[in-house]
Amino acid sequence: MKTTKRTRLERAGWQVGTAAEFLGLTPEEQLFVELKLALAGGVRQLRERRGLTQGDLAKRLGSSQSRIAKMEAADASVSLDLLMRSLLSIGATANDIVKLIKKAEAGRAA
Amino acid sequence: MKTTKRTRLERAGWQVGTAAEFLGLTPEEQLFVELKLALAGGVRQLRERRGLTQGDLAKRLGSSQSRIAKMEAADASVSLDLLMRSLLSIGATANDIVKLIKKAEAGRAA
DNA sequence: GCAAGATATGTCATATTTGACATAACGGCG
DNA sequence: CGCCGTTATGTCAAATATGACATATCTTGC
Repeated sequence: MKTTKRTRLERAGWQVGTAAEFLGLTPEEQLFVELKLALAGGVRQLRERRGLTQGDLAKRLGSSQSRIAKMEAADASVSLDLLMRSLLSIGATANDIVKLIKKAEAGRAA
Repeated sequence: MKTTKRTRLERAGWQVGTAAEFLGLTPEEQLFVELKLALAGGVRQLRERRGLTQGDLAKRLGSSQSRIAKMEAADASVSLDLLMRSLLSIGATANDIVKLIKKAEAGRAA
């Protein structure tokens, strides 16, 4: 997207390029990215809500604090598998996950 | 679960141990397994509905027919990432995925 | 300001996942 | 039956994700 158009849209109150910053991503790729972002956010939210530190969660998962940090930062090096296993080990329900997916859907670039 | 109880339940019309055959899996692990199974089923269903062969889908994904076969068989060697990217590349919507998650939830062992 | 606990960032050897390939087993149809 | 398109299974080198570790950067209370 050109800067001028973005600026104009933002002036008009739009949120543009909500994270995906799409550089030639197909719609499916965008949704995939948004999904990972949403799940990452969900991990952080649920973890904090449970009063757990990254270290605590790492121990539960047999992982390490640094990996949890990367996960919550939606680092490219973390898989959906780890995100999902994290969510479940924190106690996320199927419904929690559904909510995150809907958030991802809503968050994909217009 | 003891065999006697299982038999009794099955006589009564219940489906017992729907796939997870839990050998000491925690509830979270069960749900994770069911999730992969449900997504695998979703891939097959949507692919067939679109009239695509495994080879066709493989080409779209830059993967191979054998990997698609393994994915649909929910082979242990396939990741959630690949399952999800497959679903999206077939054209699954967020809602389709939500449905699969709910199926996984319903399918987890009692 | 400075500890102390928590989180972030970077690197790396190891483990897992991957596509590719070969080949087998299906299925339908002539 | 034999053929052909499709799917299943096994193997493997290359690609990617992983936990561990070191260390830097936040936070928060004192």
